[in-house]
Amino acid sequence: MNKKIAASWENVKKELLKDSSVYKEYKSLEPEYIIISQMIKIRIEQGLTQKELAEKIGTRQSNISRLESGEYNPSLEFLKKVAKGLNKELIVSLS
Amino acid sequence: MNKKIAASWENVKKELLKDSSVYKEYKSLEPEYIIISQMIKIRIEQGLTQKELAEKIGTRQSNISRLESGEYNPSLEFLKKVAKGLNKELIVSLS
DNA sequence: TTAATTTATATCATATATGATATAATAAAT
DNA sequence: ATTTATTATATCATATATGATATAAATTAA
Repeated sequence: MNKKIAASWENVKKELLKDSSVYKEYKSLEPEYIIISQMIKIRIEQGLTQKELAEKIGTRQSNISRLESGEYNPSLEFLKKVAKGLNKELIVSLS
Repeated sequence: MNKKIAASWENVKKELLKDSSVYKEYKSLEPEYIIISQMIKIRIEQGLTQKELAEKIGTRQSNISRLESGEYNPSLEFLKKVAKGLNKELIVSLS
């Protein structure tokens, strides 16, 4: 993943944690950041820690952190698993 | 990818080629099949061959075929590339 | 029917995603 | 301030995605 984008993504995540209402400002970002924003937001809303989410889908906390870091190119299957752990469905479409 | 699902997917693709109006019947399928349906549909609508699409995004015909086969777990980046080759944007979201 | 085009399948090499462990950094709680 | 909990980062092993080539199968054109 692009280092520069990932760097600015760090700020996005910070804001996300401070105040999740800033979320909508980032709608215009790349799809991977949008989906990750949503996932972080929903995880926090549901009061889940990375560790808890990880256990629900049979992986480890560090792997969730890696996903949420944005410096990553996840597969559809992995995103599906995480979505399921959040009791959501993954939607993928064009334009 | 699951072999059985992939097998029935073969039929979906057949129908898709015969009559793209059947497309909406498959909305209830898994996200990867939905996005692939869309991609095939749009590629055909735009009169592109797999080879042409492949060249637009710097890959090979066989790799496009593999993606369209459904027996595959593509990464977000790869889907983004293909979407771009179809002059579309990839949308990924939850529920 | 034959030739040409398009798509599917098999396979290999390489890059990278994923699972995992360990530990550092940060934040929260007491 | 000191634990305790949470998240981030580094790293390794392994599985798998991706690019590529070759070729078969299927479809279309002539």
